[in-house]
Amino acid sequence: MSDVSLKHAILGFLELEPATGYTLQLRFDGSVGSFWTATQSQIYRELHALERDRWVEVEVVPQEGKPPRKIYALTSSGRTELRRWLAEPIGPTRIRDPVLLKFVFAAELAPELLDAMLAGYERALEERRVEYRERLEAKEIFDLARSERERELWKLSIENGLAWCDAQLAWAVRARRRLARIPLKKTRKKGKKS
Amino acid sequence: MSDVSLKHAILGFLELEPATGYTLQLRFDGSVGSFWTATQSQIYRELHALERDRWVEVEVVPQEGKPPRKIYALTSSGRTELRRWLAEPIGPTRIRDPVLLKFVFAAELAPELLDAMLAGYERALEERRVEYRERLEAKEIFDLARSERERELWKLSIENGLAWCDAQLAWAVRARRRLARIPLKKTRKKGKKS
DNA sequence: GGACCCATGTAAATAGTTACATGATTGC
DNA sequence: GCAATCATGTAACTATTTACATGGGTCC
Repeated sequence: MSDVSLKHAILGFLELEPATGYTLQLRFDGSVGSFWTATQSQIYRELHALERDRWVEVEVVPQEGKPPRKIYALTSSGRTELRRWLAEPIGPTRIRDPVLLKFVFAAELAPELLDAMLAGYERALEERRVEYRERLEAKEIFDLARSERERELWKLSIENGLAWCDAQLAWAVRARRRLARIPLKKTRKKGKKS
Repeated sequence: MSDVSLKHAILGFLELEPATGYTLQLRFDGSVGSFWTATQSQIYRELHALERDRWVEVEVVPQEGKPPRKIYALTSSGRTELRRWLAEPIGPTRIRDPVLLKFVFAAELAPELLDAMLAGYERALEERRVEYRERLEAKEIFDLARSERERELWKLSIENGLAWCDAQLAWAVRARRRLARIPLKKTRKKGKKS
């Protein structure tokens, strides 16, 4: 029960206001999407688990024709659990980055291919930076905030993503420069020894 | 079959030299550990799967008393698969960071607690930076490299981790400063309206 | 005698992704 | 008529973590 973040993220959103699984999904995509994602299957599964554990409770609002809206809200023990989780200390994340994994094994790849891959990586990072910048400007996200402090936290979380992009971009540029500098030995698979 | 990185990381290590599950684990911890981890359960399971798919083959070296060493090596189709994976383009990773998740929900947390948490985060990041720096100096990692180019790739991968630490540290410092600046409203849960 | 290294694994739980299935309403 | 939005979910698979189990050898 140490970190288990998805459960607690849901509790966190429900503290802001009660919501359905569907709107929770929109929250994930729209606000914490830059550093945490969740699919609907996950959200519905976790909501059921949270209900079983009495951390949330559900109010079913029937609708004609449509499936009923199930509005989930925090219970008091859910609120307690959220606070407990928030106060828990946390160490830096072990990042898990397939880009770097591919990179370390890329020695055998043709230099032009690797360079092109890094160039593509740069382009993708730039696009993502734009996306994050737009998110910083997006009023509708910050409207939910209940205080200046909360708004600042949300901004900072997006700025973190921006800082990540910048760091990665700078790294990619440096990597390309350094790799370009290395003299290429002609590969002679079956040549004689010098 | 698009990315599935663990399988390919194992193929990548085995291309450097044949190895047992145990030594693969040491490689993971010792060289790519800063951006990819694997537990022994995962490694042994994947080795079995790779063997089933004929991407690796095993030579069993019996030992007296001890369990036999199972030395895994790439097959030629494994080598082909590794090359295919390497040449595949890749987009930037979706980072998934519990630290930030906690951070966005921390508005209700007492300001001193949040500040202390960020201070702790800074300390942990500094420790990790030292760890990465040591890794950059570690000869035994780079001895396996087969070329100047490969050595450079490995260095750059560690430098990426270092850059991440630096970016996170700078962010944490900024976050604390910005949060300290916000005037605190006294919370009056049951006070009368002004 | 106990801890750590080498070396193998299994079991079970949790977390995450992808694909499928239903069905009304609204806008192009 | 088709796609998107609102709203629910299930099934199957893949990935990851944690804990357990075995057993000799070496070092303090």
